[in-house]
Amino acid sequence: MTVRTRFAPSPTGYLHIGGARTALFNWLFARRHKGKFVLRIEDTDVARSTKESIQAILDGMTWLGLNWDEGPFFQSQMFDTYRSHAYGLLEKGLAYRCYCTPAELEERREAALKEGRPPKYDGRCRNRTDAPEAPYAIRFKVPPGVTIVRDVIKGNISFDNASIEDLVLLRSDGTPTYNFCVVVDDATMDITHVIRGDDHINNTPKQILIYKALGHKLPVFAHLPMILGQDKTRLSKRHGATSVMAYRDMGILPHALVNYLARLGWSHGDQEIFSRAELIEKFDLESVGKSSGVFNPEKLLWLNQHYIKETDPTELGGLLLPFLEEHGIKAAGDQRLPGIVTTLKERVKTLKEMAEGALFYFREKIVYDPKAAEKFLVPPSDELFTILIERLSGLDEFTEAEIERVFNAVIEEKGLKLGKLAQPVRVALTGGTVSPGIFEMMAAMGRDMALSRLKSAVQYMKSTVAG
RNA sequence: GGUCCUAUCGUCUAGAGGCCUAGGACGUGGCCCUCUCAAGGCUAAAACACGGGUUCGAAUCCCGUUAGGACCGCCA
Repeated sequence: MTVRTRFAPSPTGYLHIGGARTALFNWLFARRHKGKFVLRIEDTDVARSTKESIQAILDGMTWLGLNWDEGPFFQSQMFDTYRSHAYGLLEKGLAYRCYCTPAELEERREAALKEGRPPKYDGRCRNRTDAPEAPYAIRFKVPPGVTIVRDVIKGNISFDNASIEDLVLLRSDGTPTYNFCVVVDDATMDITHVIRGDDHINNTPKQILIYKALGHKLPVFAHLPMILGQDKTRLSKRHGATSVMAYRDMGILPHALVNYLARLGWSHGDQEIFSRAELIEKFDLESVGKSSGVFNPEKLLWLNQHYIKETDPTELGGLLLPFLEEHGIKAAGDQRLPGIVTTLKERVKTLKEMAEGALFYFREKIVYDPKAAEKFLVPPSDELFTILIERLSGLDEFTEAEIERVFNAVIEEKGLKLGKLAQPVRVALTGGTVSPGIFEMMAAMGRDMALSRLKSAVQYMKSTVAG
């Protein structure tokens, strides 16, 4: 039997971190077992579902590289199927018509709550024999007994059926409800492994009962622990960015997020870094933890930095383009890009940071940080720069090694420590005191820019001394 | 209120009764390297929620307590 998993989001918002991890684990499990990964959109709540959300979810999954083999299927297009299954159960006596109105139910619920009773449907329409000319919902007739959920992550969990109410399958307007659609779909789509958040555990016995009523074989259930925010409550907007796309916009690499999410709730010994292939090879439900975990952005950043260092400079240059664009810089054809990226990739945590660090390579004119200029763009830097300009102009090859030789020669002749020369040059070339190493940086920016900036600095010093 | 889940450093986790003086990673402190900032190397502090059992022996098994969390709709 081939493994079939599914991700079934409801399109009422963006793809968030929790959903992404659920999708990832389903995808990983399907890939691991050479099975199929199905995408199903649970849009039975027509009022809350939006086209934008559907697109956002698809975009998020695509960005993460979680490709699906079948779908997306839409529950809103399968209402007839649910309806016929509901009436099938009705005919078999496994469900019944309920004529209670929502208003009545609400009233009774409040009364029950007030008296401290569980707000459960009392089953008053269960044995009704009359059939009034009135709208009705179809309710499932929960049988007596005990239902055991066999969960590969949590173990066996047993529920007394008495605690489960006769849930509505079909609303009085004819639309199906969540718990019913899920079962009909998972059954008809031959889903073998239902991997989802553990907030669904309490729904599972209901669903198992429906599976049985429908005469379908049960899938394997695996309930993943929740992802929490720093304060240990369910991750939400107030914990900062929770949408997957927000991380893309921050300059997080998709695989960094994938690696991070995989390790949140799952582990493989002490290993932290996993390639996509390794994840597929090593992922297993048995090593998924039982307890919920706190989302830690710092660790994500660390992983991102790791993957930035690992990524090929040319590829990284391409990924950086949109972030430079945000600063009004169009660097698409710039041959220096891979070199520039190389000077930056060891010192940033995100692509956004990298773009910010790269600005000085592209600006027409740089602006000196006042404090830096005051401290470093002063004599004898003007003389030293003049010497540098002359020697650098004479270089056959403007490479990191050649530039370093020039610098070493100059400091030796003048009896200086490298820092005494490097810092002023850094200010002259970048405007500030923090940058990549000067030799690699000069090579990356190119001779023309390096020399013109040194000359500007000399001019600047002349003018300040004169003034 | 009812049902259910969970509990190892601040955080993610390893740990399947003796390999545990509890390991790794992020973060934090220190040192080294060094042209700035990083990166890198070394290093330090830091945890088995509590109480009872079971056992020769418990982080690991059982029970209870406590604390978190989820769910209880004609939402999904």
